[in-house]
Amino acid sequence: MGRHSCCYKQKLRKGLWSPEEDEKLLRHITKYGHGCWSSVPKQAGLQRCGKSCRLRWINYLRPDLKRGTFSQEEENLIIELHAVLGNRWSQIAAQLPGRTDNEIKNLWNSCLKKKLRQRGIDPVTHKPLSEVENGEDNKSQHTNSLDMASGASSDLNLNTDKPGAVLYEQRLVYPLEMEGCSSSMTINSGNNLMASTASKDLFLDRFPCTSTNSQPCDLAGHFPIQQFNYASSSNGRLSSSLNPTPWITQTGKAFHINSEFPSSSMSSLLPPLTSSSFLSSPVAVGFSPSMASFTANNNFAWGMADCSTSEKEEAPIHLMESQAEEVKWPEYLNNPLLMAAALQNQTPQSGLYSMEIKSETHCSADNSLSNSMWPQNQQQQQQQQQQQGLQNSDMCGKDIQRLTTTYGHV
DNA sequence: AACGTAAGCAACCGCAGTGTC
DNA sequence: GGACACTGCGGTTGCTTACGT
Repeated sequence: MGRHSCCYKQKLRKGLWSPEEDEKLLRHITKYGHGCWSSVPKQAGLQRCGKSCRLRWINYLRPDLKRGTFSQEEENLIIELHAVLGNRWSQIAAQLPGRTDNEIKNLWNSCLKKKLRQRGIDPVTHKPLSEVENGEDNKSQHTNSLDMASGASSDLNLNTDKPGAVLYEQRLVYPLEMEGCSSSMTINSGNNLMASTASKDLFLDRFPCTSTNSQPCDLAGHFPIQQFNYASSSNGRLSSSLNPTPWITQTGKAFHINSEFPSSSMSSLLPPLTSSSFLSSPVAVGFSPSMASFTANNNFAWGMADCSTSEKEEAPIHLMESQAEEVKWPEYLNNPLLMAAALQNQTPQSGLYSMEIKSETHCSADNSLSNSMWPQNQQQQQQQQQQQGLQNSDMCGKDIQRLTTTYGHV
């Protein structure tokens, strides 16, 4: 590993972070937010470059991270998302609350690729290895035909309103390990995304076609969960303007979790939208409970330290009137053990993802929630900071900014 | 016990996108 | 419009640990 040029010039530290450095960074960001990363190390008293601080925070210190081994459902989801998104780890990570792109990338490279190969699936193309080995000619031929069908565009096109524009093709059914699962999302080489009819409804709801002229909210009342638009990036990267944003139905329409796409499939770790748990405000979608708690909980101030008042006011935290019956914030806030247990075992059915955010006061009232999810030393630090009266810092995270950008005023 | 290898993890590098001046 | 700084992302590398011989 080389050294950053900036690190070299300033003789900054590199390599593993010491607990003391972690504490400094954590304390600084907790108190002031990160603001401009380049200024963080100086302000925090660290001999690191801002880039290194950012990485450390994102991949390790962020309190909403879910540490530990990946569940089978998470692994399956990663495989499916990888089939759709390729090596867009940040996009994949966006669908797995509490997981970092780095973590997922490591898992993929060290574990999942091997697993797929063992199952006879090429981890790059997600096609059967035998087919990959045999069919280079077929592949190019096939791709060409798809390009023609899709108007020679690599855009994701699932618009059923346009006859002939939809590409559905059964290419590969993942041998998912969960019982009863027959997920049938299919992927072809290249950037053409297809979904089999079995998962079509789900997929259309999950990933409403951006087509060529997508709007942030379509006429059917969907919000974007993910705007796929491969054509927008010539080098295969997604433009940052296409940050993952959740699609939910504006009217409370549930995602189609059809019988052929059960819990272990792609939907498994995404927010379930049942009529009882659905939030008319998009704010809760895309937030894990922990994230939501920290976002609403003023104990932490990561994010833009200089969030303006107007941004705060415009942040679409329009808290829902009571609709979710299954889970109530106060129940979890008042019972950190319950919350911790729920987080450990969270499933779509748990309703946690769509847990309503009743009010900011609810979320800030109880510190035990966040404490329950922290390593011991971090809990202690946090308690100390709380004792020092560290409260009510700005909590305009970028998620909120993103939501604001996407939806404007709600 | 010593050594070699594989696996997993954490961090760095380089590039691209974006915003600001 | 160009230069620069900042940020985010994906690829890659190096270290540590576990495991096998």
